[in-house]
Amino acid sequence: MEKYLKILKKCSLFYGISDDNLLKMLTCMGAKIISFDKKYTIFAEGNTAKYIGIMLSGTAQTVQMDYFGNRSVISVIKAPHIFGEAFACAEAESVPVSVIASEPCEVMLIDCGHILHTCSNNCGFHQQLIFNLMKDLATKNIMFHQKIEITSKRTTREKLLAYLLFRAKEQGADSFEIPFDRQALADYLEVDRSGLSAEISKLRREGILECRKNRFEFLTKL
Amino acid sequence: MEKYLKILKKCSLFYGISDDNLLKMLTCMGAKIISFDKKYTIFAEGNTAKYIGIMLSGTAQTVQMDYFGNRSVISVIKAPHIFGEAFACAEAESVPVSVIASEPCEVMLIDCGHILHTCSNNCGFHQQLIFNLMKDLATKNIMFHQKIEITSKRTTREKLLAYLLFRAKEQGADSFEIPFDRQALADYLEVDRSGLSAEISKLRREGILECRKNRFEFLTKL
DNA sequence: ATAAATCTGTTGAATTTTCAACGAAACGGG
DNA sequence: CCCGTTTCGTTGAAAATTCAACAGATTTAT
Repeated sequence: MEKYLKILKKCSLFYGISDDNLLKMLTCMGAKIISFDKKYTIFAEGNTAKYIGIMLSGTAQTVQMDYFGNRSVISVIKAPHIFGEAFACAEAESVPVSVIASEPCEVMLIDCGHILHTCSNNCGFHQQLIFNLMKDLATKNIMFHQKIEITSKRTTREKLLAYLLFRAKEQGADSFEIPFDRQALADYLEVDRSGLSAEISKLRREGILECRKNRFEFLTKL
Repeated sequence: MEKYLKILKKCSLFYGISDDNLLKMLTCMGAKIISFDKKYTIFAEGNTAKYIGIMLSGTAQTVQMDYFGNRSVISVIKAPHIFGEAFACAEAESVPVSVIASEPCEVMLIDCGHILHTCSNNCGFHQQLIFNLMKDLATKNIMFHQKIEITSKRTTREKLLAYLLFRAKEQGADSFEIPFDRQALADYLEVDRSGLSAEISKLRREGILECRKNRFEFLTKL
């Protein structure tokens, strides 16, 4: 287990827990490490979600089948990401996705029940673990909610402005940076890249904002 | 406190906790009940998120200001909804929204720290409470994620089919119901209602699906 | 420093969405 | 059963998005 300490410590789930306690805790919770070859199924659709997964090495994909069996890749999982936590915590009776190794990988599996139900001695680091898991879910909630708010606007211009206004407010400054290049921003906003570029140019010509690469600046009140 | 028992028991946060334990627990956690007149601020933007709110009666709105001070209503809160839980659990240093009473209302406030840090006697119902809160966040995560997946499709047709395929799969049947009328479905999919109606008609003419009010049925493999 | 690769802005045509308006159908009371 | 109200489907015109293609700018590797 020790050889995985370095990667485990990068995992938000274990924030603020000392090496010693982490190792003790993993044993106490019966954490298992399993290796999967390429194409092997880590979590199978339709099962109940019992385990939280932690990717230690390699890569996997979240795969979804629709009603007619059309397959689509929802997300890519690399170390040190955790996965399956929402389904496990929601006690989903049947998860709608599979997680499949896209290259050989090592995964730590922890029974979610062992996380949620603190052991009888009510140890402080176990509380920290619950706290971390809760924070992880809550943070994702906020991010999802913000994305929905932004992408629910109907036009590219509105989406872009909504996004930039969030970032400006967040950084509390007239001039601010965004963590995306044009293509990534277009993907986030769910619009066409060229249309996005055109809209940025238009806002520039109108004197509303200025931009150089990832740095934007509002010039006027809307 | 007893007079609010009926409404509190409807709150998912307290699922599976007996009346006795619930009342004891609320006292133990220092839950406060506060009344707000119309237009009063329950949570103010910019503060740290310390409390989880439970609406006991009346109505409030989640309000957001953008960088330039333009105000928009994000959501409406009625009993027995809880609110602020994501910000509190994520330990947001500064919440980006205000919650403002839109009619006189009564709100229960619980310090989130008192929920997350179990009391020294490690009582079982406190674990249940943590469990419920986690489940609430996780369930919302799954719902948000699904909505993002559906609305990230680019055309009305794709959005509609993605949504219907989810519902069909969920109900495991050729014929299935949806919980929306046309306008609500259009809002969920973030498309125009008339365009949605047109698309449904088109799918009908193409022999792909049949529908009568809220009941849909796929006729062919895509 | 140069070449290759990637990113970005522009354009115009084709497709799609939105918007407004209207009538038919469904619903709920009285 | 009739009437008022809401929901639903249709239509055509206006607006916006997507798509493909390309050239200039920027970055990376050698």
